[in-house]
Amino acid sequence: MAARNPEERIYRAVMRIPRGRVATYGQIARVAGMPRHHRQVGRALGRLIDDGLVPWHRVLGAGGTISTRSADGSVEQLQRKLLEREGVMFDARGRVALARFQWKRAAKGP
DNA sequence: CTAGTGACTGTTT
DNA sequence: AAAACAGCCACTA
Repeated sequence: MAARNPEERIYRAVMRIPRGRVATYGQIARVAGMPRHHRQVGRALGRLIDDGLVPWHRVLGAGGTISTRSADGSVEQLQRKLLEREGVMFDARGRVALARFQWKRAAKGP
């Protein structure tokens, strides 16, 4: 059962992120089957309306950084708050410790 | 049709 | 460490 369009694949991939875990744009793109389409991930999530179905707050930039999308950074704070509520910790630099919280896809042997 | 832009990433200077 | 370059896709003017 393959997704029909890229957007749906992206949403699916994001929804697969377990609670208390995070993933990067590149990782989502990879999981969605588009290893070099990380930009489309961000674009798709930007179009997405937060209806509570897609945990957009679990998607971070490379290295566990939160991407800037609002001038005052209010959305960033919300995202950080949501993540902390799930038990995700940030370091002094404002980045997530990916070594601890990055979502690791279940290794499935071929 | 072309050109510009964007929740990005990885490699090279 | 920071900046520049290249790569990919969708939407808008």
